[in-house]
Amino acid sequence: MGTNTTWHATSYRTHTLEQIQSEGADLVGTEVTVCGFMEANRGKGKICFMDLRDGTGRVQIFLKHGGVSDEELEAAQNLSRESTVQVIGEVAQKRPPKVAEGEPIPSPTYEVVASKFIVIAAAATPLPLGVTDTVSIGLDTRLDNRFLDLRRAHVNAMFTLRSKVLQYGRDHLITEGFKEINSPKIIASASEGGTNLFPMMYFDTPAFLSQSPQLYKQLTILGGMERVFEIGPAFRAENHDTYRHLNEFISFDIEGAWMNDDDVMCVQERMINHIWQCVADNDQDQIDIINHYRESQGDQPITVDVPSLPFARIEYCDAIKMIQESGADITWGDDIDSAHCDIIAEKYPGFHFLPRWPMEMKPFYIHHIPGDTGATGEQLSRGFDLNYGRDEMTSGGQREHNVDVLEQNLRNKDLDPADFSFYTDGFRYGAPPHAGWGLGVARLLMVLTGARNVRETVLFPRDRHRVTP
RNA sequence: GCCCGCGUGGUGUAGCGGUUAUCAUGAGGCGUUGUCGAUGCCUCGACCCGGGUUCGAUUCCCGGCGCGGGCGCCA
Repeated sequence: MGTNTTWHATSYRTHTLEQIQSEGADLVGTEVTVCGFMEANRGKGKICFMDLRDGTGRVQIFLKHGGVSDEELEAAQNLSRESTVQVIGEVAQKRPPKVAEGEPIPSPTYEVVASKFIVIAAAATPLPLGVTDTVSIGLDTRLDNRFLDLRRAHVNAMFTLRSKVLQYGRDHLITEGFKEINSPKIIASASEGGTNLFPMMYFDTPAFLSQSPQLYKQLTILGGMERVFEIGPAFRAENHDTYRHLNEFISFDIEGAWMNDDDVMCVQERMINHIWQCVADNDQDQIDIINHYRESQGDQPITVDVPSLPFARIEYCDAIKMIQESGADITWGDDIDSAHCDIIAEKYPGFHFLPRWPMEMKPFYIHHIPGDTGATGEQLSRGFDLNYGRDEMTSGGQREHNVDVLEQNLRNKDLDPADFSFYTDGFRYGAPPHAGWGLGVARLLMVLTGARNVRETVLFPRDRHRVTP
């Protein structure tokens, strides 16, 4: 956990379990009160050992005949796994475990010798999934019982890392002058067209759940906010059913004035570089926990390789050429699908940008420079993607700030400018050139942690088949 | 939505036209033990649903439901 965290005593405990270990040498002989989940208990008769776990660490509790009442000892010995308990006792140095001949003697650890033992809430048996069991568990079973799944060390580490990634990303953007905003999630009309929206009733008015903060973050730039970011939900009523799609996801968005697509690509690579560097510097303990689990499953360990700057940039025209040269069937104007991404990723492992997509393929709000054309003479845009392997992380670009062009772009997409007046009106009174991007947080976490399904990196994922828990 | 595969104790699996349905983990009991992947002995617990073929279906066929993988689309 964070090195700067101050764990104040609470009504239920004087110390966290991590404190018992890290401050153990000074605490020996001191009476403490600790709480936690009972991970395992050993021993019958006159003694009982208990592995206690809280959100910070683990400590062994030692109960013995005479040290606690007979009733307390029996309760401890008969307690079911994952029950919550409160223990009052003295910190003591643990007797070292037996080690094989020639093995190094481990550094001292600490335990609590109980004088009082209280069961707070007993766990029912059997558990729907074993928190410490080595058997693998199906994703569906895990998600149905996420409250228990989260108690597993590597799952907990995953979401600890997720919190860190958001924190480091946020910290970095603030150093570059970005301000955090919140845009509405209940909207009257589609923000981009294209994807399907979830309809809802807003009192007596039909409305939708927002698919993107796009138009609203642009309005804040028109409002002189200079640089903004938002970390918030986006909703898409698409029938996709893959390892990387959800119908509700957290989008990490930025928008900045007086910037073009190249400028915000630089912001993005600096931010990702910062996140990776911070994780490498501060959170190797969480990576180790994940690797410990991966090892038990026969998976290769993950390493936090800080990506160097700048990331590769492969313009759309060059990407098409590269794919064609590899023998795949693609023509200028086609989308670059997953199999094509594999071809690019072979030459560019790691993060890489794909800038300068055909204007035809990009949304109406993307900027283009007239006459900036591609291999076939078609108009290029200032839109880009960021990919890693076969997965798209980001979509972004410079935005159109000329209201006449913007309205023409709408008409070109068979959209009626009148439907977007709440947005286009913002461009009639002076508009700075601006650019931005949206990053899929769960997908970024997949790259960092080696997860093969976004559902691993989302607490309570929402897909076509799941709205609970 | 399309293509492919799979549904066996609480969890994860093996297997088969007639079995006492395998193993691990777990749960319950007794014993031993400053244990720490505790340990020894005993016990408990399962073939997704509906229809069909068959003397007999958990096994084969059809349908449903659920899950996993791939694709499209996207972040």
